[in-house]
Amino acid sequence: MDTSAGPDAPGTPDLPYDVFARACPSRRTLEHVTGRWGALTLGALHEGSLRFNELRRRVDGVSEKMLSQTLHALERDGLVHREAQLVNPPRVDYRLTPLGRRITDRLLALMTSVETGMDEVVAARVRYDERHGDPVRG
Amino acid sequence: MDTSAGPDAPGTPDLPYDVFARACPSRRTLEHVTGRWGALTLGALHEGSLRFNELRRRVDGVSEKMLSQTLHALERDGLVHREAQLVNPPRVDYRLTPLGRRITDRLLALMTSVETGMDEVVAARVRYDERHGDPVRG
DNA sequence: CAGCATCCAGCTTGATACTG
DNA sequence: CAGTATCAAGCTGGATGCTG
Repeated sequence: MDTSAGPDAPGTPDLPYDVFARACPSRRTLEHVTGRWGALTLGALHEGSLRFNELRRRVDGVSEKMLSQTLHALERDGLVHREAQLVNPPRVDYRLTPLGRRITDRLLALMTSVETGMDEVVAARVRYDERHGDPVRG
Repeated sequence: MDTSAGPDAPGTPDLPYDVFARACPSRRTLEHVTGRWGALTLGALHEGSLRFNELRRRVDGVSEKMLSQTLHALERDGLVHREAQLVNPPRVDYRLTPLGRRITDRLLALMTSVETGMDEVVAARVRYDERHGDPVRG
């Protein structure tokens, strides 16, 4: 089943990058992609190109600062393309790059599987909180 | 193309949960799954059952406290099963639940796609840093 | 509209020490 | 081994004010 050998976990392809390694740059990128705002921003952009304030409304709860920061990180990683038109009022569109789309496809599959499993999650939480006399957790 | 209508984004199935909504509990669960340590912990457990300190070594850089906290959250969400044997020295095994496995399958697909795209990401960063005179970013 | 700069509260995190 | 308790520090992120 596993014809390769290397620094990666058994069963995974032998890539030069390994998110499990603390020093690997892929770890930072994974954090940008899966971070609280990164994931939602990418997910929102999956539908198509959006402007800054459209994104802000779409990603419920994000602040201007965090959205700006998130977009910079994603743009730098080559996942999001920023296109500014020199008009007044200013118009800037953000959209996924091909790489961003490949990654976001997987990300959305993950998000959907979480949403799909939520009934089970909620039930599990009730059971857990019953067994432990526990007050409040995230 | 889209036979449903509801609070979700166009094109997505009409589930009762929506990660894009600030108040939806699925958002918390998504954060547990994609969080810095949650993702790596689930990924490590995908291979099979692991003990606490095995996990610690596998998830490079995680502290005892963070691993403990992460495992509690994932256990409460019903993604990880904890099995303690009353022996001396104590032995506790963690493994994915069926729900946890379904979600982790998607998570690993995402992680792999990030690793696979890293050459492109690194190249994009170089280009970005050239265009902007920027010193250091994450 | 599309941001950047600053301030600062508080949550997250990592060490460290200790328990069963 | 498998954790819990405590504490300091630093980073995250929200609010505010301003620019082009």
